Amino acid sequence: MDFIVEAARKAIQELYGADVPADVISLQETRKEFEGQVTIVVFPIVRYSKKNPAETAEDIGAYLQANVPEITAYNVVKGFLNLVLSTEYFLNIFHAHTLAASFGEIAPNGKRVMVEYSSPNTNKPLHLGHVRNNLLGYSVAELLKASGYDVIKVNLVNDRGIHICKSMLAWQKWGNGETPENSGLKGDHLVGKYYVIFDAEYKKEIKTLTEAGQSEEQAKKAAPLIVEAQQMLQKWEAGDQEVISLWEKMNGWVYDGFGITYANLGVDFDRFYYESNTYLLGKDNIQEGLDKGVFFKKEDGSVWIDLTADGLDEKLVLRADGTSVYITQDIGTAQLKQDDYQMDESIYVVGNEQDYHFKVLFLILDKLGKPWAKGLYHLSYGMVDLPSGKMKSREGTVVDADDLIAEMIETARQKTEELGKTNDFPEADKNELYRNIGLGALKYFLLKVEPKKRLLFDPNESIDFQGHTGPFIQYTHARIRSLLAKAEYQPGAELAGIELSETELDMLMLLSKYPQQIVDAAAAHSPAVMANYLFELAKAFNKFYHEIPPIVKTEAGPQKQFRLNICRVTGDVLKKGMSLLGIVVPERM
RNA sequence: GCCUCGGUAGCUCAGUUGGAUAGAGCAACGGUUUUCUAAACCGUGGGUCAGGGGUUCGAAUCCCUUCCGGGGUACCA
Repeated sequence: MDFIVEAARKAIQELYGADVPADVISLQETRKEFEGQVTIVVFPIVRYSKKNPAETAEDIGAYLQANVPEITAYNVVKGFLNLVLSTEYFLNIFHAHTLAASFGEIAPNGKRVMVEYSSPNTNKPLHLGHVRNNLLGYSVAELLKASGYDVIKVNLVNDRGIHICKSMLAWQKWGNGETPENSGLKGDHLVGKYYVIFDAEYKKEIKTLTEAGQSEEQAKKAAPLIVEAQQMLQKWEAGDQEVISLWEKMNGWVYDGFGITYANLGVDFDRFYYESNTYLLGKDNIQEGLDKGVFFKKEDGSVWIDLTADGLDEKLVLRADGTSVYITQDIGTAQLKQDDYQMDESIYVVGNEQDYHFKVLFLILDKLGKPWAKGLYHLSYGMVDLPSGKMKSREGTVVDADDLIAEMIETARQKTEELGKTNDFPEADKNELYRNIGLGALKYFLLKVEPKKRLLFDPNESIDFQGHTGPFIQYTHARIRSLLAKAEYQPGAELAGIELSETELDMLMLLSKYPQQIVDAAAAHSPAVMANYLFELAKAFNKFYHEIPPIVKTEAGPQKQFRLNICRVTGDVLKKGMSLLGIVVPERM
């Protein structure tokens, strides 16, 4: 639409003798209730024309109609100049761009970006909050890839620490040699079970101690179980063979379990980092910061950074005993990742509870003089809440990822069979279809919401399959594929003699927006942008589908071919767009 | 207390660099199938954009302020 901006500037130049910057010409889509497709808001121009808005709009409208062939008519409503573009203009774009095989492909931009997501703890299975993280991370990575980046997906696994030792200790004490094999339990669930047992036993001990007269705080520190877990952690850090091999065994179970969940969610990674390898990193950077005068040492030997000038607080970066805190490792790990991949940008997909942490981390790296610090971005997303509030694993109010996936697939099976649409499908196809629909509903439900907003999930209300949902878009795609097959669609197009209905024009305009939607969604780190666009497109298509006479029975000719082309491109865009959300669209459903 | 993110229809959510009478879906009610898949389409009702003030020709959008909710503010991660 740049040509309209340029033409309008020229109009102002010739009519009023003013050379205005491009941003004075504010274009927007014409609202449905008025005639035209593009609207110029004339208010900002009035100061140059020295006339009232209506007269200014009239002047410019007349000029544009006379001098720009694509503009065939105009009308003025208040301060808005609505422009009517020619049918040929839209058809030309459709033929030259939208119909091309390369439509929606964006050239590489030569930049590399890392997306770190998932980053689970290895002491319990994944829940709905992790699902949101995984889907967001995966989708943002796909969107960046599609918009021209070289993308590296990374998973930084939190595989060590006191929480891991808790599961290990409980298993050692009460496990009786239980394994995934002999219990039939998925590995991550088995380990999670012992984490819960630890917590229950620990609480009992605290209760006993407080009843014996100790304060809550004392009891929490003195309980034999926690003491033992801490000893185990020390042994782990010392490389104790027995502890290490138990740790390896149990983490192995968890990885097997996570692998299944990841495969079910359809997410993947190019590189795994493990905190057991990175937790000692960062101390060099602390020294570097001391040398540069960015950090300072207190009398007790602890190292701090003063961020009060930036509106934050003083922040500890190394304990008095010389051991690391969370941010110490993160400084070191950021350096490691940068050394490994030399990326231009690095995105951390982490919940908004860590907003402050990342603000501090990025600020520190910047103060350390890391040139790549500007490219760091915290993709902060809101928590998934239940109607009762936050999910709490200790209170058993978590929505388990594996359970939820299974339920969604089961619901998809029931709904599909009620509709009786798959009676003639082979069994294997049915199962694949139910998976795709169930996961499509789940993924779309989670991704259509703007990441930074918190998300409400009611386990008692099943996720919809109708309306603004994944299955709606999947259905639209399946219907298109079926239609193209019945019509024996062949590529090819003619420009001449085509008439455009209002809905067809809507389709052309919507379709042409697709490449820009990829870029916008990637730049905003927001799969929701893409999700909402695809819904709008599918909705418009269904309207189009209902309005036109049955294509299959229409006689051959340019108009029929034109409509089939709309179908084909819409199907392609829905398929490609949904794949950027990690959603598979079926050929039939 | 301080910092930060939210608050839009009964519910779940869109709303672009500030633009026209704030839009969808669900739920409710009514209609559409001898026509390519009715997981669809068409229609009806439903709003103090949390409240107040300000900037502007124009504010859901920007600024100030109050209220409500989430998160953070650890020598936890």
